Amino acid sequence: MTRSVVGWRAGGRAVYTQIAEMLEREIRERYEPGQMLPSEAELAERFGVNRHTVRRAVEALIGPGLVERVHGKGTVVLNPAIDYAIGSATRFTETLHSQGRSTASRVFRKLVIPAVGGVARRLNLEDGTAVLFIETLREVEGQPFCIISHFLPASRFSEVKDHYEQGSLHGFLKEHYALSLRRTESLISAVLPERDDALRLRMARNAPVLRVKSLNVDTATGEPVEYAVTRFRGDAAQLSIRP
Amino acid sequence: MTRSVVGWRAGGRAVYTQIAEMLEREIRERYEPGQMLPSEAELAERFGVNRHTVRRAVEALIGPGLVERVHGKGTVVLNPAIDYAIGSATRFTETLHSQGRSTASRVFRKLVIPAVGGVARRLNLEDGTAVLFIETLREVEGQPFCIISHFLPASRFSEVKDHYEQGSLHGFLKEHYALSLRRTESLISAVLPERDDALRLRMARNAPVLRVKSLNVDTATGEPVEYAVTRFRGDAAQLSIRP
DNA sequence: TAGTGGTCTAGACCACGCA
DNA sequence: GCGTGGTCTAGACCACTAG
Repeated sequence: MTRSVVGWRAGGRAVYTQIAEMLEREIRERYEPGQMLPSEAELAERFGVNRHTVRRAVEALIGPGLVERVHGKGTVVLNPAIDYAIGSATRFTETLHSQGRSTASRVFRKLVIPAVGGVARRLNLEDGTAVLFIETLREVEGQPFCIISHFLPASRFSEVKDHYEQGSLHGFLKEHYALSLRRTESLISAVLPERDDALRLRMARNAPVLRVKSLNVDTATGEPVEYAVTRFRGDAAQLSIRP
Repeated sequence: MTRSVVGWRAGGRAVYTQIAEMLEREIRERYEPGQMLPSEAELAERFGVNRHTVRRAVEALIGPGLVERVHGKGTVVLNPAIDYAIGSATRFTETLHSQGRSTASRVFRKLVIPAVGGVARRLNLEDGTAVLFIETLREVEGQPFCIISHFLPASRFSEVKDHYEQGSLHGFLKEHYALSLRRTESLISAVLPERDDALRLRMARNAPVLRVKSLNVDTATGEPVEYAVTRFRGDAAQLSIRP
């Protein structure tokens, strides 16, 4: 029953692979995040293949996190600009020392939430105490590099909530509170990214993330001031530690 | 044409999911690494489903690295004892300080190879100079924890090649060469595991690994003595850094 | 209810590894 | 050449979402 329109078999490569590549190119060139792909039936007709074959092709785009299927709705484009090929050649080294003190970060979330679990414990607060929760995104050479979740006792830092918008958080604290911070603890681990982090970091969901949890205390009093969780793109970051 | 033997649909869950679970249980209980699964045709007949359905089930076991398909041969069991559920609750914290100095490591590879690239550069050797390449596996509470690749100048450490078998490499160096080592540099990154590492660490191939490259020099002379690359299971290890 | 993705069946042929 | 996995087609029905 094989009709195989013109030259599918030409390359000797699987049809679904070729379709996947065409779709990927189209998505990168013509789609914005959030847009819907044509339905599987439409794609099947357009490429002159069975619906199962386009399904297989679409599956190849799900792995790297390019699209996502939503049952009953359709296939939605996640992030056409994911850069697969940063590679270790262009890996940026981050000195643990300077981490969090950089200037090129942008705030994309700022809320007051109740402290729970590890956050409360590390900031030495009662469970449920209000903390200021700030999330910043940092880019390096135009590429997303890391996301930092900052937690600070809300009572003490109301001014941060109202006025900190970008730049270095530690710089802001120093300026407005005459605070000098000292890092007391860093915990480093390798994990897979949360969905939202993968999107913001423009990375695949099955690619690794380097996560650093760190606690900063007031140099003068020793009191905990900030707890931060940083997620670096695994393919872009490398931490350097020197004793 | 649906025959659906007895109660497949009972759970409301997909047939291929249920078959995948049954296969997984069987593999863990009755298979050794390297054994072949029955052919897809056999499995299809046994479960009373179409071959495509068992294929789908087997695909679910490929992702986590439980089995591997070999075109023309069959489906081979990789490592039935992979532990999916170590979770962060039982994450072990490794102090960067003690890393490599632990006692519970076992040598599984020991060769002399020519130094190239980063190895030669960091050990301050000419490209092509012979280096001793040792790989050790360390376990924590009976579970594989990390793999370390050690590189040492071969000319200086012939005795290591002949006599070091287990325990602490740094201890061995101290005993036999009266050497005391100092870590000068550590580079930490998050990556996906190499195939062999995944097998030895009994982990899924799509789960992250925490990789630490470190250089140790002779405390007395400052001469580079050992370059090491450590790969930790991401779900089991957490590095702790204290200034 | 119409349209979308999700699952399953049935059958065909291809590509690879091995004896 | 046989047996294995790899791909593709064809058609059916289910489950979910939204108007």
